[in-house]
Amino acid sequence: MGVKFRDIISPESIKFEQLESKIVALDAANIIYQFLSSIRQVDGTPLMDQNGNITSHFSGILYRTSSLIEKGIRPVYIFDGTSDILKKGTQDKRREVKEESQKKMEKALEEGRIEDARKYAVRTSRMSPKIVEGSKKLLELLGVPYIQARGEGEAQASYMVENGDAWCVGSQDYDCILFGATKMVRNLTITGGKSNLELIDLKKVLENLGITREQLVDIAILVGTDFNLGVKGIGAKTGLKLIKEHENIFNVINKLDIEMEVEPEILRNIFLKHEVEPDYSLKWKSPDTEGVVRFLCGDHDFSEVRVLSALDKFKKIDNKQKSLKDWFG
DNA sequence: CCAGCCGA
DNA sequence: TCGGCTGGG
Repeated sequence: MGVKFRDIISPESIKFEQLESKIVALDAANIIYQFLSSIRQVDGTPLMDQNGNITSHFSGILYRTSSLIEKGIRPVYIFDGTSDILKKGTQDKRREVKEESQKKMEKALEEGRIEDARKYAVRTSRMSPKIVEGSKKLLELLGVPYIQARGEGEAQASYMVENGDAWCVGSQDYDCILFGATKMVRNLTITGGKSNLELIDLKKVLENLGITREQLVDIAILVGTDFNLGVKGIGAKTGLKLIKEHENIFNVINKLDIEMEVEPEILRNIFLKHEVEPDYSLKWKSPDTEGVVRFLCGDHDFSEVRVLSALDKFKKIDNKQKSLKDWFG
């Protein structure tokens, strides 16, 4: 989901060349969820191996990672640790929606309404522990580093950017700038050579809006985040206006006599004082070709020709890159 | 979502 | 050579 900030943030359009040789911290949950919901057949069925295991995310990770590496980008995937207790509320609601969508999908499928079936199927996507474990296994075989966050993956990724260990966070959700990522990119996809890359620079965003990060967080709390519903009737634009007018969320609440379902101070702390994993290392290795083939083709029925040609993209860098030590430890 | 093919 | 479409597992 993420905070709905589109109305107050104008991203810069950039090209892939500007990401060359840069480290991009990818929000694994965000990216894998995208794969699970979009890599599907016409009727909405995800890709599966003969044993019925979902494989959409493997396809996504393989092709996305190889394309990024081919473009000279160094990806690192950041996985969520334990999520905040407050998030459980929104998670429960999502589970309900998913269960309902599952029923609607089955009915649509029975009645031959293919487009409807797909529509509902997309909403059933879930990040099970099995999906997470499989994704980590594949990344290990590909020689691409991943980091296990203590809390929110986006918070960890943002910390790494703030710390100078990564150039930007790659995610669709604006939440990373709340967590303090100085730079984030959206639409990190590569369809048909065309791209629609968006760069969001936190410093510029704050300058343009004429506010501080604390105030940006306050706006988010009014609008609604993954941790609270927000105030009915307040969107990004109204939120911005109110916070600029009254300086902070406490004044807004007092002046407008608003009741918050969660203490703003608690929400502020989630974004401003979160726990991170300070001990991590980033190392890219050559992919274990045999291992990848055994895993994807042997265990999960991928075509060997396709897998090998994706792995070829890792080698191109191998030849192009002068200082291999930067790349492969 | 991405790769590969096909027709213009 | 490129946009559109299909199949991938």
